Amino acid sequence: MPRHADPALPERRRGQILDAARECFRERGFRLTTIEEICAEARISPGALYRYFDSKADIIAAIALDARAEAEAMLDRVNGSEGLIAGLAELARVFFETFDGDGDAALLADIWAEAARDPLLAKALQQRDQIAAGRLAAAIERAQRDGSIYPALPASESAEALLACLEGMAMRRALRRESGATEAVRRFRTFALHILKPKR
Amino acid sequence: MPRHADPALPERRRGQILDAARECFRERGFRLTTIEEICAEARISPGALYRYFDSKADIIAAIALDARAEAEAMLDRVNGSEGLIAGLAELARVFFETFDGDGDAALLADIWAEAARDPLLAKALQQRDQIAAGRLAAAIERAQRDGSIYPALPASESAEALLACLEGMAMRRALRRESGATEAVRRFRTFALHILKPKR
DNA sequence: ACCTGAACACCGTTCAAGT
DNA sequence: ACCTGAACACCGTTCAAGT
Repeated sequence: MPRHADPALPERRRGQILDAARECFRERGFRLTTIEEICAEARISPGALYRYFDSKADIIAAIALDARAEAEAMLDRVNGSEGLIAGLAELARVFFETFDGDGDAALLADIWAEAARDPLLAKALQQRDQIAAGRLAAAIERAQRDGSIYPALPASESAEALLACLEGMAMRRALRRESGATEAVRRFRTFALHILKPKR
Repeated sequence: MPRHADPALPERRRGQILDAARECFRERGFRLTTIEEICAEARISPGALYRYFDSKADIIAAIALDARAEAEAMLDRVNGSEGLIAGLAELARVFFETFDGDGDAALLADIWAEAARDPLLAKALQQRDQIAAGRLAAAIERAQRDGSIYPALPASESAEALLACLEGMAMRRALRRESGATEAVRRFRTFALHILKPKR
């Protein structure tokens, strides 16, 4: 008898469920979507879902960590990009577009609300965030050594402020149901200019 | 027959329920506290509670609006205070202390998550926020005219960035379960300095 | 090994009955 | 007019039974 009929099945099922959940959360938010709806969307039974996830909260936790992994990848691109400011603007564009006023913005708030209550999720997100902030700080330091920006502020502090502003702006956009990222990107860019003070 | 045995009763009951709810939310968050727990804390029955609030969401909406009203009052003090930067630092201190890492920080996230889904709450908060941002912008403009800060950025844009950063930092503090506001206040202050560039 | 779906427990909300 | 608390509806989670 075969130990695993299909070794890739668990991963596939998880993806299937997460996709369905993301779709549902985007439409109705975490609180208002039911497990039954996720199951219908994923074409799976409740019993099967609970084989792959411990709870409803566990599902949004997985989504949150996925999103953070994407953010890290984005920051890698910032680090590799030509201009620091241009890279940051690009980061902001992707971030604002991902968490757009229409649907996903609420997802961001859901994630935070969940993290504020779930110490395990908070810790996991925090670790991811530390990595992200570290990469941004590294990019800033590099630019400072290049001499292309003004080295007044500690890099880690600048990175922290930039991320706080990015997330704060995303929240405020969500509240206003803003969509269309270009104006917000411009604002974030001028903001970054004032924090980082590029020399030319 | 008396029309109202006690005309002040409705307001008293609402306050009684809101106090109880705040206490419960602080301890276990919005999702995890039950109506029954709020009722026990407020010494009232479920039926009576629903006479004064339409739903559980309606309760957190009322709490959120109360908090915003407080924020407005704080901004008035900023506007009246001696130095703009000192006023902002004071604002940050109160804000960070109110939404501290221990308990109330999660409340902030709960409010946002609820607002992201409830258009009526979103609109109400947005109106309050517009007033707050307007007052901050007015304070900035005044300082610009005084000549005490550098008038490079449009005041409304600076106000927006400052509030976004303040809220973003509060969120990040909540994630890290930080308590003790002084370090965060210092960070926000340097940040404000770089945005506003006071001349002395 | 993996899945189904009925059953269970819990909680937001309502409402008939009381004062 | 205001309140009580039992009853209802709904939803997250479990588990016995199937393949």
